Amino acid sequence: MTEKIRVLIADDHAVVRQGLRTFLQLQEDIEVVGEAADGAEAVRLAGELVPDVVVMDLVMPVKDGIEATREIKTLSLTTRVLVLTSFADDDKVLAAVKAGAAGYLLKDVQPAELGDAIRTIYRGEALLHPAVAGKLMREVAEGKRTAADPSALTEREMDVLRLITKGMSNREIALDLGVAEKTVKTHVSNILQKLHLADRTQAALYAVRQHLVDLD
Amino acid sequence: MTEKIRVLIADDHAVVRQGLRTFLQLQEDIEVVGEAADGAEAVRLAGELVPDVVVMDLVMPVKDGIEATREIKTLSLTTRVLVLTSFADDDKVLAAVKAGAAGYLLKDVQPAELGDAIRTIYRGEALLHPAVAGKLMREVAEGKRTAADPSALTEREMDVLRLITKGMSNREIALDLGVAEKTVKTHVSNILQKLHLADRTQAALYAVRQHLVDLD
DNA sequence: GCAGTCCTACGCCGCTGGGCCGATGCCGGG
DNA sequence: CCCGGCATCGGCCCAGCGGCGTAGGACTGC
Repeated sequence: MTEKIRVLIADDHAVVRQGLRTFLQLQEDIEVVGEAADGAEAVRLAGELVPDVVVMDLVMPVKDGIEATREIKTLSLTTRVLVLTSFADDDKVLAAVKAGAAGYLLKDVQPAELGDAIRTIYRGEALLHPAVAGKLMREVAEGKRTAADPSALTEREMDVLRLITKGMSNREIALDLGVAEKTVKTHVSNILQKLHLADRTQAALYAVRQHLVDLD
Repeated sequence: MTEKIRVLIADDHAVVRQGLRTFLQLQEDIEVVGEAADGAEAVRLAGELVPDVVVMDLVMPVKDGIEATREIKTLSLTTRVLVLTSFADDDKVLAAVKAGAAGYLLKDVQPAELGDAIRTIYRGEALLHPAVAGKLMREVAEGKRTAADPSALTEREMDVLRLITKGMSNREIALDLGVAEKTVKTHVSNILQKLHLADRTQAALYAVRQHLVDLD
């Protein structure tokens, strides 16, 4: 080999970053050129360092992995993003692929596989975790009739959704946001329509499962 | 030092295990004696290996970290459990401490701190992540007036709660269970009263956060 | 300037959700 | 044998929820 594969690690957990760095450094053809603790930092460092591969967690503060991936792909088309996360949600996979991720692995992969995955991605091949590949196929085959897309929510709607996941009523949300209860109801209706859900309980569960909100 | 601190790692993500092991091995006074990928395996290995410290994730398949901690403490009182997880839920911290955990760290700790934490735990001192220490204090100071106890729910009530977390309405739940809608409403009322909650949305969120149900 | 989007807000209305009181049958413990 | 918990339902009530239609003001892009 002539040049090492330059890798940027983006994960909000220092322990995970440390583990990935330590392990990847053991690979002779891989060089870790940087670490980012949130999505915004990942985008910034990707612009500076122009790595070959970004190993990206999806759940991160400031800016999530999906958005970070999207922005990185606008900065450099040659930089490939390998999503490494804990969740196999259909929508997350689809969103990640749409955003331009070249690979999607679950954190239960054997560390040895990770090295192979990075090399695969580097060669320009796509790569999907077996457990999510099937889901994606079905998704595409079904023509995405369940095209619920959280990114379609406006900021205000996200505010309302977050408060719904706190178990608050429309009135409480209205007080909290300083608007009329009717306004909140309008937002809630729009949320339910956009996500194809029946009521606020389903919305709360959807938000939690899709990790659109924190579990605190 | 005379003897190395014998550590058992319990986490369902191979990447995290690998990272922790690699890092901890670099500490001269620490020896990783085993890895477990789920709660049940953690309990079994803790019984076999009798480690000094178990680094335990809370979210694991088969048996969660709380239950595993409880069982390990019944096996060996000298084995100390250090909970290392992503969540700072008040209830989780409290539950972990009640189960016998000697320490509670969030995964955002610096790796270097982790070594110190293990040594602290080993010396028999308690250790709480700053972000959760305050919460726990408040919890205790308030005399746990929110003494909501999920174990107080009857089997049937758990059935109903599970279906609520599927986003089902009372009518749908009634059809599913083959009972009258009124019966379901009675169960729901009892659930809300026992858990000190206001409505089904809060109940659904409570169940998910307490991991009384799966996040499938 | 004008179309499009978003946030704001109103009224009307039907259905759901949950509280309160009461009732029945079953079953296990004292 | 009786008491208490549990599961099952009934009626009654009404506040909250969510759909539908409408609409003005702010801001953006063309």
